[in-house]
Amino acid sequence: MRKVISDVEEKLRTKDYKLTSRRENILQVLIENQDKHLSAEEIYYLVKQRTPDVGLATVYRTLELFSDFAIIHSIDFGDGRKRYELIQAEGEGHHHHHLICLRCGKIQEVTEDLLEDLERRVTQTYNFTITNHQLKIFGYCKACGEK
Amino acid sequence: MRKVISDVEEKLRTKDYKLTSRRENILQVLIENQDKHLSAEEIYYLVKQRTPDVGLATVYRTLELFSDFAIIHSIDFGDGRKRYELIQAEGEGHHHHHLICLRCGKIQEVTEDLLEDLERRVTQTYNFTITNHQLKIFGYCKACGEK
DNA sequence: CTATGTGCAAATCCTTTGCAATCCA
DNA sequence: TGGATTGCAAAGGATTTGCACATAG
Repeated sequence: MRKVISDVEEKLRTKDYKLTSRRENILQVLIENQDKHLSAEEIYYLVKQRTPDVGLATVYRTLELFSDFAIIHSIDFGDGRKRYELIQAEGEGHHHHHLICLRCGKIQEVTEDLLEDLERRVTQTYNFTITNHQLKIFGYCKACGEK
Repeated sequence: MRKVISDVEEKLRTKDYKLTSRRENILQVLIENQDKHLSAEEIYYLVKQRTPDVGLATVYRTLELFSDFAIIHSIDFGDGRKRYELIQAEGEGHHHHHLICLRCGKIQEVTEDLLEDLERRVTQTYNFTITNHQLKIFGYCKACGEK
């Protein structure tokens, strides 16, 4: 956790941005809820619990800043708001996918990647330089599928 | 084209909805711009060219109706608005993926699917019943990558 | 001290909704 | 005729922005 925070601090400093205490609070919430896919407002409320005078605008501004620095990225699961995810350090489950249940809305992560073949093919066939990808799989989770 | 339209008409009729002339206009625009990933507002302007008294709300309502009937589906390319795509008839390029250029914003389609293996694995490992999937690949297109 | 960061409220953008008028079976 | 459909304007929800104040280096 401290490692992640100091890494972020360093990243920001390369372009003269500071890791202020506000930003650190937000980062902590992101770290503590890695698996939760929080929305801006959810992050706001969690930060507010420890620092009640934070503003929603700051949360949005910080999330944008973190996105610019590839510290987080946003995903849209189709519920009309962006959700945010920490980007893992290289080699630590870098890529993963999401299973989205159309009935109960639960989101499960698939940790294997399994797209290397496809990526290789795309790179060759389309001369496209891949930096990232995002796979959403829609359907019914175990619990809902059994009904 | 006529085939697609009458198919849609039939689909709607199964639940007592009509393919009104408004809805048909919107469907025509969707058919004529299959490859364009139009937003609601872009569709609205295109429909307005032939039928100037159409309302934006009708476009939204029709797009929702078409989504409910699995005639179209919406995708979010991260620009803050939904974009719509006709769903191809079974067996005709059903699944495809999108290459999104981070520099120029161009969106290219990859027509091969290549995810069967992964799907099989997900189905088995997670007991998840897949109905659909969506893969977005981010990076730089040929033109931008060469710069 | 100066530029950067922040809270608040207002503004903006996309989308949805209420309602009265219109249309079609 | 009666329920579905529509246009318009207003409402809604998420996000962004303007501005004056606070803060860090």
